[in-house]
Amino acid sequence: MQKNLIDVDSSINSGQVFLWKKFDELWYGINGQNILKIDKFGEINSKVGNDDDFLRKTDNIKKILDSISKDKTIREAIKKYPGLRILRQDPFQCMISFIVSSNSNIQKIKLNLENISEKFGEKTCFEKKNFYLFPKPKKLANATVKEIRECGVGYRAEFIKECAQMINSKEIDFDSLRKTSYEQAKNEIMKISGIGNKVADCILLFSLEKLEAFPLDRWMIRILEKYYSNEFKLETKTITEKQYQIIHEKILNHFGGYAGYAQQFLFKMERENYQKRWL
DNA sequence: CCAAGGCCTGAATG
DNA sequence: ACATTCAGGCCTT
Repeated sequence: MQKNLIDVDSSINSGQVFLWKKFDELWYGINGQNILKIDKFGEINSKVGNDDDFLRKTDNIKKILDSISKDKTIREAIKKYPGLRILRQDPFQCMISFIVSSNSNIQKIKLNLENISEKFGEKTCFEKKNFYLFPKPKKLANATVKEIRECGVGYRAEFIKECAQMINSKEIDFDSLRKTSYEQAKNEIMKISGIGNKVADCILLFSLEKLEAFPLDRWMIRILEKYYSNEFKLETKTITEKQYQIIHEKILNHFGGYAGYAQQFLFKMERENYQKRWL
């Protein structure tokens, strides 16, 4: 069955990760303090000898896809990109990535994150190529806002520093966030300024094992209006906190506990329809 | 509880 | 050329 094969290209090019490059048919990427190399069959080599199941091969993908296949639109999206997967990212890198992403675009996010890695991350060699690891929390916690700002992140520099401090001090702890519920984890990370509803959901879905998270960005709102105008109608012009929660509840009722996977398929399909550039 | 405005920045639009 | 808008939001008023 084709359906169980992982489509590495599609998965990396779906707005989840930013520090990835392709050399000949191989993808190289930064994941926290690790470097990963993935071939087109989904075989991974890593610098530290462990990839933490980056491609989520242990997920029962057949069961998941089956469970979210609730309507024609999502079934079409899955059919189009059957090998698309959620990637299990390093939480700190993921957190900073999506703080940087707000009010921005993929090209710029990528540039900003590369700058951050080069400036604050450790230079390292993997398979005769040079990389910069993602900086550790402590490094960014101790950096000045000015230094961070020089990476081109603008007003987000203060958010980044504050976030790094909270992670470094263990005021917010990834291991406990992984164990606790979606709601509780979301409340916790939204204490960090720069992390609102959408950014929080990205972090939870991509790095903290909360597959019911369903990030609602401009694109997803457009998608819902276009394909799901009957079931998920917006009550207000702007997405307020309250509205966000109401929609998410409806989404969960519709797609179930793996709604985050559904989000990824819908997002990928629509972005490709509009031929948006990825990495 | 909702609406409006401001915010770094670079590319795209007029 | 130069001004304005916009891009995968968030925070404050």
